[in-house]
Amino acid sequence: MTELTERQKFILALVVHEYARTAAPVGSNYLVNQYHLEMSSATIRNELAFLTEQGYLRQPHTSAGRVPTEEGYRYFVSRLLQDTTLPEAVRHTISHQFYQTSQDMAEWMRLAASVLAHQSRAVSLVTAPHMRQMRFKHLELIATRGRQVLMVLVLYGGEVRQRMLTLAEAVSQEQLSGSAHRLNVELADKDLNSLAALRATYQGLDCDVLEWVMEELKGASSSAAGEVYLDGMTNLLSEPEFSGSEDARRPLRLLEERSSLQDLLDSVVLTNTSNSAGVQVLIGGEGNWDELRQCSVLLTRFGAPGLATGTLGVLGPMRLPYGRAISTMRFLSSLLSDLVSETMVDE
Amino acid sequence: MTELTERQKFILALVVHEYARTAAPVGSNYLVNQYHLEMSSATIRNELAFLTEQGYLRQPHTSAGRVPTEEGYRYFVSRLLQDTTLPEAVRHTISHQFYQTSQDMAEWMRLAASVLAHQSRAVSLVTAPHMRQMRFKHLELIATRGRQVLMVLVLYGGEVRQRMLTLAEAVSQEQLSGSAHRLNVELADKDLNSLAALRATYQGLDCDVLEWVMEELKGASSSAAGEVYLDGMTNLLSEPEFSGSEDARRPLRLLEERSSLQDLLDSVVLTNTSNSAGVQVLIGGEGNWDELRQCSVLLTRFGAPGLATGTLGVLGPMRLPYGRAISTMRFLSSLLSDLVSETMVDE
DNA sequence: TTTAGCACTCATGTTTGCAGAGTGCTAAGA
DNA sequence: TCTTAGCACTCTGCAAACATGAGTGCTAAA
Repeated sequence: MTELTERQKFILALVVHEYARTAAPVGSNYLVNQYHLEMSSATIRNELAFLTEQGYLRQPHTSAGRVPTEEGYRYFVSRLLQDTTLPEAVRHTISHQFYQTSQDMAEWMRLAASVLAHQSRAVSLVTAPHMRQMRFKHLELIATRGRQVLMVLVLYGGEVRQRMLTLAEAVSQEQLSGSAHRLNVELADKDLNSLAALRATYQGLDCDVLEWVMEELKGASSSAAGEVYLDGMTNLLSEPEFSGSEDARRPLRLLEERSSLQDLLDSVVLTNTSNSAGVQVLIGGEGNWDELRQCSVLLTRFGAPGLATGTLGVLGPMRLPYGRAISTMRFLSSLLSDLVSETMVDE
Repeated sequence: MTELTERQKFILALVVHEYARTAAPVGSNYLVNQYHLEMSSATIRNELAFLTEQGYLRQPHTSAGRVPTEEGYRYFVSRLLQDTTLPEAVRHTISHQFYQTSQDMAEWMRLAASVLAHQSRAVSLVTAPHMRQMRFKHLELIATRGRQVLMVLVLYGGEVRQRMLTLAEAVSQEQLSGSAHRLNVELADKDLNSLAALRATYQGLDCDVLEWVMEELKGASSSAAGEVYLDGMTNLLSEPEFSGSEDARRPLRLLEERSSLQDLLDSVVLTNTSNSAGVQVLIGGEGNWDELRQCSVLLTRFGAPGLATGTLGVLGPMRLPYGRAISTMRFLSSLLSDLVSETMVDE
């Protein structure tokens, strides 16, 4: 595969742009007129023919314009997409919105999803950051009716988990508070392994509660925990590639299946794909995702690397506005990372 | 408007059923063959003509079959829909699923949404029950970095709210615990009004925290609080009424706008519409919802009436499987009511 | 009151033809 | 060697013309 000339790169970029905008195959004459190019359509035709031969473009049929292939998009993303930054005004507006909402993680995630969906004109996926290694911070046990007890568990990082427990026998609030107090003193700052080591130390109520704490900790540290914030579904519906057959809507079905969605989000970093400075780009499912054969997915992480990270994602047709989507993701990622680290419970 | 004969009711019901199944105008011959009726198609035609004249049916065009009108659906729901109950086997399966999941409200809501979406083949909407009158139960203050403090507020009813506070100046964990302890003792069981009355009693840190507690209580009691669990969006996409023009997808857009969605759910009980034993039926937006002109919405509440209630909803095309959807809602409502009251924090 | 028969209507599907967009190729010009 | 004007060719999209058939309303007889 020979290196492309500057002009060929330029034309490839134009085709990608134009196709993203119009969703219609782009022809040589059209390009010349639209961009007032300094060359004739015949020249463009020659270059288009070359790019087609190289596998970056294809023709839906003999006398149609060109459409980028998967390879074309990959080339575009990895080599032609210059590092665009969001305009200052946009950046300002976005961060303003974030600082205006209450300091609530769920609210931030919703806002991030909304902004990302708007900017990318596709579906956005956001998961709240969560700690890689969960550590116990504080426990609260609250008696309710009969043998039911509400357990509120605060973890380092500010995550709060609640759960209803059913005890073997009714226990008074005093006993519960006592148990909680003992455990709070002795479990503080411990991680799952350390807790497991301590298990033998306890008996009776304390032991049961410790079991539940560990269970909850385990649940919290599994990546499937936590909600996925979705926005912009309707963006996809207006796109022609999703209004066709039943088959065309498989990506949308994927979004409704929590488990598949989680798998997809988990594939960040694992898969090593076209990487555009921190943002991973999966084009056409990359062989692993049959449902996404027609789609592109952008993924990136935010938060404190290695400590507590969340995910930002975009799912849309292959003719995504990559530039804008990626720069928005980068910006949101750093913005959220700041917000999160500011409000994170100290070590 | 004259009373319909039994046969006319029967035929109207058949048309509603058949149209719900096939989404195609139903004709006289088709009905006779499909249901092996003991009369000729001409007889059916006469009845169809009558029902059309009465406004219960209409013809898309001269030589097409009949389609129910809004009035037709209303008549069907309010007078022809016999009280169907979900088959025992289905009921068993569903409740089994509920008792298998962890006793976690969010998990239950998700499951309810999933079940309801499946059964109704439409979009389901579920909101967690929340107390009408919020009452303070327990408060926890946890120091984090600098002047940031995590406040965990437990309310009667088992609702837990968390929020990050920014204090005027850094305060030690001891001071925070002291403040929390004082407030816990004195605020226990108080509602928003009682708290407001106590405000003057406090000063310094305690006073600030009380302010925040009140703010949070206020937020919690507004109906906009809490998430809306959605499921089954893709069900709608396969329906022909939503695959047409951009306009046909307005109901789907509605689902992405939190505020409109909330308004819709809030309209339970307020609007007095075709009411099928506890389940409200809004057909064609009932004049208030322009976006829903082509849709039907079913709404019902569950939980402890007057104390803590959540909402179950279904949104779909007018040709909803009303029988199944409504009986599923009734069943889920009573199931969830039981679950909720079992695990609710005592009075 | 029911129903067979019939004329009528109108959406749907198919064929046909045409205009237009876009191509590749060739040969002339820079 | 690269560019470009010119041209023949291909294929889609669209519209008109036409046949098909589903479904109706009406009438008249059972």
